[in-house]
Amino acid sequence: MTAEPTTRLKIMELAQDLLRDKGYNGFSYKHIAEELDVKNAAIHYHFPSKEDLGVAVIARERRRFKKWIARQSIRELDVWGRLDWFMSIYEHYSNGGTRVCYLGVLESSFDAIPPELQNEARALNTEMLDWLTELLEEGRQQGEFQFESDAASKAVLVISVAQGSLQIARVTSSDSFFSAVQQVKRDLGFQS
Amino acid sequence: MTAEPTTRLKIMELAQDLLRDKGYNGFSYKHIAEELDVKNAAIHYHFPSKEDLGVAVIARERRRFKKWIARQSIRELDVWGRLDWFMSIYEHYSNGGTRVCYLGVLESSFDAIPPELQNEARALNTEMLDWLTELLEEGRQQGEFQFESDAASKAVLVISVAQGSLQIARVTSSDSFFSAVQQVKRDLGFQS
DNA sequence: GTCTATACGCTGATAGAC
DNA sequence: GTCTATCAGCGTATAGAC
Repeated sequence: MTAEPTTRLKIMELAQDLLRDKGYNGFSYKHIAEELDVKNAAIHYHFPSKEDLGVAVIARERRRFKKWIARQSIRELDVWGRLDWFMSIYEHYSNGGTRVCYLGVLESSFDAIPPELQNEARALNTEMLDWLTELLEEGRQQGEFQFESDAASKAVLVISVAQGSLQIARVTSSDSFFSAVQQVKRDLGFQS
Repeated sequence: MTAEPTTRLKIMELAQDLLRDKGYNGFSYKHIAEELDVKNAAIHYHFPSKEDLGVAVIARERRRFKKWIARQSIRELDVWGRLDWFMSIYEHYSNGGTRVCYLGVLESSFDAIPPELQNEARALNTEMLDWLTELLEEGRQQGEFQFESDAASKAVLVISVAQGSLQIARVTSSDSFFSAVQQVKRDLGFQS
């Protein structure tokens, strides 16, 4: 676990942004090279193939998510606090309405991304869904959340809303994301 | 309004499928040419640029939507029936869990699609949102739908759920879409 | 309306010098 | 770790014959 060199990090950072703005097939090594003022070949040194780069970006996000949910400061929050934290991930993704979440992007062009990237997307999706399912179940047992369906279905619903409203916000430049989050919370029984 | 020649139609049909499977930047004229066993140039005859093709596909979908909502058989449905009809559009999009909806696809790579296609996507989004907003408002006034937010926000929520759950269904190969639709209906006050 | 032929920049990618 | 040089193939697109 040595400190990663700056160029490698910069590439990943930019690739992450480009992925959310343009989709996997919407950006190229040339875009990255020009923006970072390095040569095409330098990127290939760090990430031999574009698939490697894509996988690295999503795999890092998976590691981050795992680290976050293991953190004491998250675990000690009550169920509403954890729900808010989860939604804040999407809010952070959104970048003020200009960006959407990775999963929606990758899922939307699923048949046009490399196999390993498909696997990463699937894995991140599953991990987020599983965590949220557990949270919803716990909240219901505590009497904090009210819903009728099974927790897994509710988790899909909540993530769908976050993902979808972010996408809609992008073209309508409205605050649809925040309004959607509020509605989800109210639906779960939040008293404002 | 003459009958469109078959090749032109076939191209649009295939482009529509490819768009939903792979995204706008995930397919090429070559894909279409090989699949339809015509030459690259033949496609350029019908659609001089790829942007033209993309716009044609979405513009047709806009026309269809307009025609549908103007149809007597739709207009005479009660509000629940119209909601079901609206959701069935997404169900039809889904193609049994393998496909997602245009709007999510285009929104997810919004910065990497041509300007005119951005405009079409925005327009279709607005038209669907407006129609659904009116429906929700009407249903509430009739006492059929129960919700607290303004109808426009609720419309965003409903479309977000449809769009998002279709995307999730694609990678989890679950029936998340149907479960999501059920939850939305229950949320609006549907008694099963 | 469809074809052949062709243009030409961009794409992801490699070899080898520094 | 980054560079120059170079690659083959793909991308969209056009001109002109049939």
